[in-house]
Amino acid sequence: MRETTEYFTEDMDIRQIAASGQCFRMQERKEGLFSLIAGERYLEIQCLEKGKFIFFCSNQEFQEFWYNYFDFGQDYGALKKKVDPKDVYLKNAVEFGWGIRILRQDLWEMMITFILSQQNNIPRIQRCVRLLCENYGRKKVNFRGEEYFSFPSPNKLAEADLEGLKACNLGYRARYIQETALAVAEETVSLEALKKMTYEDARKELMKLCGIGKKVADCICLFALHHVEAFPIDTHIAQILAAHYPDGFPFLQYPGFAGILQQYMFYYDLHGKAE
DNA sequence: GACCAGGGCCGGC
DNA sequence: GCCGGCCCTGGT
Repeated sequence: MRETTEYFTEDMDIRQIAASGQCFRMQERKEGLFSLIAGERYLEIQCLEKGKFIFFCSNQEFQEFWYNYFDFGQDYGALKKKVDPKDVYLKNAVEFGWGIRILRQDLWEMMITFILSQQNNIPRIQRCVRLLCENYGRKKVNFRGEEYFSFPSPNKLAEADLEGLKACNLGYRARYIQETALAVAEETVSLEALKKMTYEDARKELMKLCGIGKKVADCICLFALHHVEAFPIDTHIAQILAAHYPDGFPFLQYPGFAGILQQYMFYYDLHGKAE
């Protein structure tokens, strides 16, 4: 009998998270059943009814890894209540994407993934990541006996030639991936050091790498290092700011967690087009 | 089929 | 600091 772990939270919708553009290896296998590959791990989650989830892993693995991965230590309900009720746009965005959480994903994986994300669309980003894993990751087998591929290590990508990377459909980003992989493999930039830095220091350090500018650095800070004050400004957010916050976003009202609100706004802009 | 934009950044000025 | 250019794909 396969081990499972039940968890209850009203502040999570896996479908929304999968479509939120923060992770690109989560998909719905069938109605309410999601699979996810993170680093070396494979997980499935079943949503039984609103708020009730079955994790297909042992209680130990849940406690040791997935609890933190899904940021269950954070009360998103309390956070959402802090939204200024007079801010109608933000209120609507949070209501629409109520089940979004900020996952605590692997640093290296997010560095590569968000280098790929630039000037790119979500279906193609997913394909790029999948091809990178299939070509350079390790082949593994999930509990169903199906094969899947782990995310490739820095050394593995540092050894890759440009041709091989371009075959993963990366386009001009292939060079960025190669140079960043080399810098990390040679420890010009240290992943472990990055994990200990403040937001400002980590952002600055990340931007030394080829293919990482302000926006990508902020995504890495937000989705891997969990510096939730990071507020990535991409084309969508720039348009939202211009339309709804001509005097600037009220960062002072949301000290230290504006990045979480950014994610609701981004998702609302992508999927909430009621016009 | 054309054309635009996509979770932007690099390199040359 | 300011552009032009960039691989390729989805959407219109």
